[in-house]
Amino acid sequence: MPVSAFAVLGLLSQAPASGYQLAQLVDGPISNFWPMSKSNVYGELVRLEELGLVEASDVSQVKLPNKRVFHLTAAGEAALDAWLREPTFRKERRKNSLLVKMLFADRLAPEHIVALVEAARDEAESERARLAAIVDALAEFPAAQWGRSTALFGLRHAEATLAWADDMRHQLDQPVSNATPRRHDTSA
Amino acid sequence: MPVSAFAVLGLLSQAPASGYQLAQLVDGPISNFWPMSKSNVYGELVRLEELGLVEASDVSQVKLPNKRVFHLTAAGEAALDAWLREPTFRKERRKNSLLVKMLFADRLAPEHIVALVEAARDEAESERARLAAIVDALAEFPAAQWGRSTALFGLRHAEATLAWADDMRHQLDQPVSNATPRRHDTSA
DNA sequence: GGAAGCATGTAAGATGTTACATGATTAC
DNA sequence: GTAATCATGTAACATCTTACATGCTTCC
Repeated sequence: MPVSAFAVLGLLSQAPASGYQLAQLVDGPISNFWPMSKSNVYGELVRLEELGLVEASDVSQVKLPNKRVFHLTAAGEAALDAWLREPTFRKERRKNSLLVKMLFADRLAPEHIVALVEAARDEAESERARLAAIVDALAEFPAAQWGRSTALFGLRHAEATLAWADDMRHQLDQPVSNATPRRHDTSA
Repeated sequence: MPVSAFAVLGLLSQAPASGYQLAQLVDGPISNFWPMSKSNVYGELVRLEELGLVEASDVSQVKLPNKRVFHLTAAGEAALDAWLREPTFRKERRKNSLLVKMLFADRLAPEHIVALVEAARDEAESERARLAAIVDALAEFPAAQWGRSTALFGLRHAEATLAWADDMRHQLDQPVSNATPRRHDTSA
């Protein structure tokens, strides 16, 4: 089962919800580290229902369309908890196209490399500010401690990108000395 | 075009290569931030050839199977450079199942949360050591400066995960005071 | 004789996205 | 009247993965 399935289980464990409500919930805090589309949510619900991990109750509404409100079954709770307990996330290789660009940066004029680094810096800085505010605001709500910890993770990593951007600035300021020995100086 | 296509273009820009050779190259440094499978490589080569961004030369070999060695066309070089110059990588949302688990950590016994954090810490520490060695080793090779910068990025982020794990240790050491005021104290 | 390396791919499926389709009610 | 919200989905496509298939040569 994909992580997305467990993400849906996790959200439903906090409160029963319809597909529509879930589709809104996945745009909440969880979207910071596990983005999902609406179709994806509906798809996972079909899977989870077939597996007996969730069940739906039909809820009739007068002025609004009826809806199916999903809740975890005992099997669903067990599956969620079993997954949460596994400390296995190693295989998740992060993809980062900024670094692909950096790897081939010797094709670029210095000004373009600078632009790349500055764009990364700008984005990291606004992330840092956004997450610092969240971490700060949640500090006084003990019930939000785990949500806060995910924001803190993002904050630390935004800081890491800023630190790296500063490293790069220094490296770009004092361009590599061409006098350093190489094995073959074929080019130039 | 997916980033994978540009990754292949980038590798070919450094030296012409056969599909087989590329399939080995993608397991090199680039796999740290853009993992690709062998089939993926062959698939991208088909696409790039159809688009006229790469061309193949048939190379006959005596004791080994013949091969098709790919190289960039002028259009391929232009496409690669145009992509490298764009400072657009924002949309790339990082997925992180560790954080999904943390978000629902209130379902876990403290010992399991500790295990999760420690597993993340251990992995980050070995990443840190591995990347620090690379960053160090490449320092004396100016030609490797951009490859080094990608390792440095990884290093800074490994350090960030370690810093976060320490944050979490402190948080777990002194569990949240239940006395802090809440709006409704429905539970407990 | 068997494993490992060289070399090229196909086929099936998992995962996920965007856009499309429908239809009622409510707020402006 | 028109846009937004509630509500549920489908269809087509993009991306990528794993496993399978083939066949020759070299090394042990």
